[in-house]
Formats: sequence, C-alpha cells, structure tokens
Amino acid sequence: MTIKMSDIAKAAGVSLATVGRVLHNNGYVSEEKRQEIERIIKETGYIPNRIAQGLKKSRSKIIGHLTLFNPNMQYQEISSAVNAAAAESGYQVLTLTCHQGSGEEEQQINDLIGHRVDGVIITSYQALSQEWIGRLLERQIPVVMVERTYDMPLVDRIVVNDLAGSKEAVRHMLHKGHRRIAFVGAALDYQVEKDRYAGYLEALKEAGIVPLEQWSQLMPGYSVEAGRKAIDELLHARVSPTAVFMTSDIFACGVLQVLYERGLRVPDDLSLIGYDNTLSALLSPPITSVGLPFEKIGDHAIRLLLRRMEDPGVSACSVGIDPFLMDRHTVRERQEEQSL
Amino acid sequence: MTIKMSDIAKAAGVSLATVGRVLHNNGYVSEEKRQEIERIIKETGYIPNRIAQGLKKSRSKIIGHLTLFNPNMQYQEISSAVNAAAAESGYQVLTLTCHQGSGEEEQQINDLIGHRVDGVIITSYQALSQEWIGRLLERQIPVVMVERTYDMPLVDRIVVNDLAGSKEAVRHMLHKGHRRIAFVGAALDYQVEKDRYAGYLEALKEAGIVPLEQWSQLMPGYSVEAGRKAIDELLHARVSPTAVFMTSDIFACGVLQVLYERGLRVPDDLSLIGYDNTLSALLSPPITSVGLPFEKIGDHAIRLLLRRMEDPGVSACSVGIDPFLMDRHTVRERQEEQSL
DNA sequence: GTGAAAGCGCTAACAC
DNA sequence: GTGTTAGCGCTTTCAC
Repeated sequence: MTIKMSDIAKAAGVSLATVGRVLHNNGYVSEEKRQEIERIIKETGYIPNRIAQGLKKSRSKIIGHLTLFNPNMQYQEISSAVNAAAAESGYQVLTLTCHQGSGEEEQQINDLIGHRVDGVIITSYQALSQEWIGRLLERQIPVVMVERTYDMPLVDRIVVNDLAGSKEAVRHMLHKGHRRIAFVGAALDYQVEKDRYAGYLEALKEAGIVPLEQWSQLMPGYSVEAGRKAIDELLHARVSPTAVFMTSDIFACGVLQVLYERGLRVPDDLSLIGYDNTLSALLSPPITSVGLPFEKIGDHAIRLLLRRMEDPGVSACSVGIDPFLMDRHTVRERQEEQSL
Repeated sequence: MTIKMSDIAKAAGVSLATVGRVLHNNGYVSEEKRQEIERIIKETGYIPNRIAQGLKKSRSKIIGHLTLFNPNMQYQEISSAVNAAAAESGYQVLTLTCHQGSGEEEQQINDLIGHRVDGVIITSYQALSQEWIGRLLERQIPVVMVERTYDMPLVDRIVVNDLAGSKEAVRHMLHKGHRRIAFVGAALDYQVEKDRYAGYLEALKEAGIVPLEQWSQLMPGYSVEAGRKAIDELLHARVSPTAVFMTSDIFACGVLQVLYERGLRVPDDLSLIGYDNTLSALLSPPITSVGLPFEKIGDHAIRLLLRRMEDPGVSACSVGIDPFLMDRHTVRERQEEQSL
C-alpha cells in the first residue's frame, strides 16, 4: 500500500487538515507540529496523490498535446519546449502523436477529455477538423493552436510569421546577387504554405523579378521523395535557377541527395536555403535555414493556456512569432555579369 | 459543468449502478433500459471521468515514459511505438523527456509517482541511477528498461542484440572485400557501446584481421561534431581504412560532412555503415544502417508492463530484440588485389 | 434485474 | 491553531 495523507496524520498525531496546511503551506500550524509533520513526510517519502487532488479540485494538472509524427524534428522540438514550460508551472503533458490521415482523432480527443486535461495544445495538426476542436470547447477546455491554426472564437493561436521568414530568406539570396530563384514547397492547402509562398513572391517582386512558373514546385506533401522530384524538375527547367528556397528541411534532404548523385555541389553549383532549422544542421553540407524559436513557442503556448484557465471567456488572441535566418553559408555570392 | 454518470442515470430514470452496467457491459440490464441509456450517452456525448475511475480503482491507466532528448530520432520512434501499443491496451503515455545531465530526475520520478502511473518505461536513460528506479519499485510500480538496462530484480528489460547487429554490419563489409575497417563509437561506459564494439572486434577476428588501434575512434558522446573529429583522425591514420562502421547515424552526419568538404565520395572513396536507421535515410547519400524494429520494442515494453501489473512478483525477464541491416549500398565491392 | 451505499485520497469550508 | 466533515465522480458489493 502506498502511504497516504491519513497515515502521515496518524503518525504525527494530528488531523488531516493540519497535514494539509503543512503541505500547502497555508493556515497556521505551530512550529513544533510543522517540524514533526515535515520530518515524517520526508522520512516516509510521501508524495500526494494527484488523482485524488484532481478529483477534488476538478483539475488534473495535465495538459494535452496533439501533434504529428513526422520525420522532421520540429514537433519534437516544440514538444520538448512545451514539456519544459509546463513543468515550470506544475503541469505534466500527455502527448498524443497522430500519424497523418490515420483517423485517430476521435479516440485521441476522447482520451484527453476522459483524463480531464486542463488544456490542449495542438501543433500543426493539419488533419484535425474544427469539429473535434469543438468537442474540447464545449467542455470549456482551453485550446491553443500552434503554427497551423483556425480562426475560431475562444481558441488562442501562436502564429509564426512565415511570410517574413521566407521573405528574409529570399532577400538574402537576392542580396547575394541571385535572380533566378526557385521555390519548393507543399501544396497551398494551408496558411503556412500560402504565407511562405507569398513571401517568396513578394521578395522577388520587390526586386522587380517575375519568376518562371517552372520555378515553383508545389509538392503534394513534405517528404524526401518530394524534394528529389522537385529538384529533378528544376534541373530540367528551360532556364535553370541558381538558388532554391525550400519550405522544409526535409525537402532539402531529397534535393541534396539528387545533387550528390549528379556531382553538383552546394553552394558552388546551386545555392540553398531550407526551413525549420532542424535537419539542416545535420546535412552535407549543413544548410542555411529559417529557424523558429522553439522555447518561445512552448512558453507562449503554456502562458496562453494558463490565461484562459483563469478567465475562460477572454477573447481569443494571436501571438506572432518571428523566425530568424540561421546562416550556414549555402548561398553563394554571384557577380553582376552572371545574373540573368 | 461537464456531464457525469449521475446525470445519465437521472435522465434515464435509473440508478448509477445500472448505468455502470451498461458502460462496462457486465451484469444484467433489460434490453429496454440498455437501449435508452445508450441513447442518452450518445446524445449527451458523455465521457467517463478517468480521474474518478482512477481514484476508485487505484489505477490511473497512465504509463510513464522516461526518455532523452536527442537529435537522433530513435527515441521519438520508440516513443511513438510505445504510445501506439499503450493505446491498444487502453493506456495513455505521459512522456517525460530529460535533457542529459540536467538533474531533472528526482522531479520527474516524483511527478510520475504523483500521478500514480501504472508502470514506467525507461528508454536509454543513461543518467538515471538505480536509486531513482528504486523509488518506483518501492511503490510496486512496474518498470521496463529499454536498450540501456540495469540488471535489477523485478525490472524487466528489452535488450537489443547489439553485438549481433554490429557483427552483421562488419561482416557485410568483409564480404564485400574490405579488410581495413574502422570503428566510430561512443565511450565504452555503457553496455550498448561495449556490445557494438565487441561485435566489430569479433567479426574482424573471425576473418583473421587485427585492426590498427588508430581505427577505433571512441568519442566522448553522440554528436555531429564527434563524427567530424573521428573521420578527421581516420583520414590521417597511418594506414587509412576503406570502410567505417559507426554506432550511430548521428556520427554519420559529421562523417559525411567532412567527406563532402574534401570532395571524397561514398561509397567510391570510403564505405560506410551507420546505426539506428533513422537519419541514415535522409543523408546524402542515404547510408546503410543497422535498424531496430521499433514497433516490436514498443509492443514488448507494454506487454512486459501489463504482465507485471497482473503479477508483480514475477521474476524479471529480458527480451532480446534482433536488429537488421538496412542496405542502402554504401559499402563498395572491392577486388582482391586492392586489399591490404 | 435493479438500487443503495460505502469509500478511493484529498481539499477546504466551517466549527471549536 | 486545530479538528470535523462533506463531497469530487466513479465502482462494486450486497440487498431486495
């Protein structure tokens, strides 16, 4: 049998309430008894039963995190940041990792509700429809969405300024003298990808460049294979690009593989910039990538959740996060005369 | 207010017990009432409160998973597999990710105990001393260790047959005609690394080869940087190797970077095999790697936990898992006359 | 077939 | 300063 509060009380010859006062450090307890109770707690290694606390207080002190399994590591990074931030506020995180398109949503949402989580963070969960989120809201469970968000009342959002991120990346290429710049991204079904594509187009527009249609490779999803296909197309373009901006490091993996096979070098033969700043550091060569401040994202997510727990009716807010460019020198300097 | 069992009972005009019988599908309930109760449950979207269930049954239906944050993705894979296996048995997983050497252990163990997890899976947690594991055992919480294990009574283990894995990798190189084969691993503080090194040595011994001391690069830890340093040493060896076996894909990242910088190609100039089969598929070129069957590991971990929950006194057992060689053709065929 | 009731371990309002 | 007590939502034994 595990030791419980009443055991402590009995051993110390006091009531449950007094033990409770010592544990929560509130109310008056004589110094003498306090010492004695603390001694017994330490000695017996008593740890309060969170389940009982949860039942009593209608707070589980557990936060749910719905995320995707993904070969890229950004979700792992966010998950880690969320865990750390939650722990600081005395919460634990129940992470449910969904495999895209698996139809596990209902079960997962029910599991979270069943455990009476105090809030839910949804990270880049493309597959999760508003209906499921509604199930949480009905029950007054605060929800924060990260990166791929819906504009729903009562749902707070953390929005990465992807337009600025991709614009900065493409501008970096422009400053280095590139004018034939290609884009590799996923289908424009989601806001993130729309923004990243818009950033690309805007930066070019500022420079007075109209990109060839062939230079925009919009792939069905994020994968190494998609990266391979994209670069294959680009290398066969009527006018081939001198630089390629990709909306995910996972595309970069495929791109680098094809270049490697053909004996083309980065940045000598082609300049590259990726996105997420996760895998990019591990590749050959390590590539410049747009990075996200993961800890900041985790902190904000928890903060928004806590805010809404205190005041469930507060109107939804949207926190903007600025990405940064992690330069690993994979954009080559080009001379004027070389440009198109 | 969330809806609860008594609400269902009231709406159906029956007692709590009858609703309970319907929910758990045991005991006799008239078909009529059953239908009515089921209808109301569906209509109201009632979801049982796991916290109350947990308190009553002294079972949280939560399993703890202690793991490491790591740029390699093996833990993410294992985590995913554990989640899936747990879900199949009606459990959820509370994953606590530790950053090596951070001293978070006590807090994390206490959190798990506080939540009264029904069992704990410990994955490759080099930093976790037996003392902390003892805290769990004292409380009769079943523990399964994966990969880096201690030989403790009542602790079940999942042991990867790393000796066989690395032996197979090195034999593969030998079959292809290599005789100058180098080893890049982490310090031999842990059994995994000892086994992997032993497999390397045994395979060479079988072939009657005595490796140069310089060919064994035992690095302080797993990192890209360590991979870079190791290959640097190997390229400057008195007699340079034609093939390199690495105990982690993360080393391969660094190795490939250095080779790339020097214009050396894989497998033309150097043959490579990695370990874990995670990052290896993403690199340029994708490299042959020793892979672990992650789902199997997750399944076994959960199975062992469930077994011990039923029968806490059962003697500790150790499940062996065989790795496999994922061939991506990064070991070049060598002619006889080229060998040493 | 169905219901009443005790109690899981803890919290907090209230009484002394 | 300290103790008593009424639940939190559910399970399950026992009685009818």
